[in-house]
Amino acid sequence: MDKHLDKIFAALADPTRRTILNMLLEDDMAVTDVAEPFEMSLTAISKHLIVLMQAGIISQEKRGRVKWCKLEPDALRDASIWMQSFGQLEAINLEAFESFLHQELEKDTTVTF
Amino acid sequence: MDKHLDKIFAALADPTRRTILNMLLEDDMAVTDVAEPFEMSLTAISKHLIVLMQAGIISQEKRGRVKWCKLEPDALRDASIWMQSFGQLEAINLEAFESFLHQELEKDTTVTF
DNA sequence: TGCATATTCAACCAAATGGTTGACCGTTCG
DNA sequence: CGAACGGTCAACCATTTGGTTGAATATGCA
Repeated sequence: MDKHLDKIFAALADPTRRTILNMLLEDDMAVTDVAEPFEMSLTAISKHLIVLMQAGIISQEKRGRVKWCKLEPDALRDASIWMQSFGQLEAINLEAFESFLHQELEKDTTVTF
Repeated sequence: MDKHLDKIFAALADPTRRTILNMLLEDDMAVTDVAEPFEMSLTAISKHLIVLMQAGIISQEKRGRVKWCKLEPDALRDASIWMQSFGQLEAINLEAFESFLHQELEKDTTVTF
C-alpha cells in the first residue's frame, strides 16, 4: 500500500537517525561532520543518511568533494497528517500553535484569524 | 535514548499494522475479527497486535475467551510532538487548531491567548 | 605530481523482523 | 463430558537491518 509512509516511519524509528535530524535542524552539514559526534563508523552514518534521503526527510547535494545534507521537513507532513487522523491530538496542536504564536508575536507580526 | 519513540515509529512503519489501526478507529475488535480481512495467519496478526500494544498504541483486554483490542490514540502524542519539533508544520497545526477553535466556539466558550 | 580529505563500495556478520506451521491452553456450549 | 472456538506458544525460515572492516573513488591542495 503506502510505501512512502513505511519509509518515513521506519526512518524515524532509529535513535541515531532522529539525532541526526535534530542536528540538521540547526544547519546543513557535511557527512563527515554529521558522523563526528557518533561512536560509529563513517560508513554507518553514511548508510543512515541514505535511509533518511530515501524517505525524503533529507536531501543530499555534492559540492566538490563534500556532500551536504539538508533537512526536508515538508516530507514529514504526510506522516503527521496520518497520525492526526487518529484524533485526540488537538491539545498538542494547541501547544504547538501557541508557541508558534509567541514566536510570531516576538517578531512583532500581526496574527489574525 | 528514547526507546519509546523507537517503538512507536517502528510500529507505525508496517502497512498491516497501520491498516489494523484504521480498523480499530471504527470500533474495538476481537483478535480473530482483526485478522479476518488479511491473507495472513492468525498468529501473524496476533504478533502485529503485540507490537502495537508494546508501543502503547493499542490496549488488549481479555473477556471470556475473547481478547478485545482498543485504540489508545494518546500514545501517538509523543511521536506527534517530536515530529512537530521539525517545524514547518504550522500549516497543519493551524488547520487543526482552527477546527479546534470552531468546535470551541460552537460550545460558546471563550478562547483567549 | 603526489598526498590528504571526503565519501562510497563490497563483503561480511549478528540480531531483529515478518512470516509459516503444528501443538497447546482456556473458555463456551450442546 | 467432549467438541468447537479464540488465541498463544515454540520452533523454524527468509529477509532486512545496523553495524564492521578494508579497498576504492573522487576532489582539493601544496
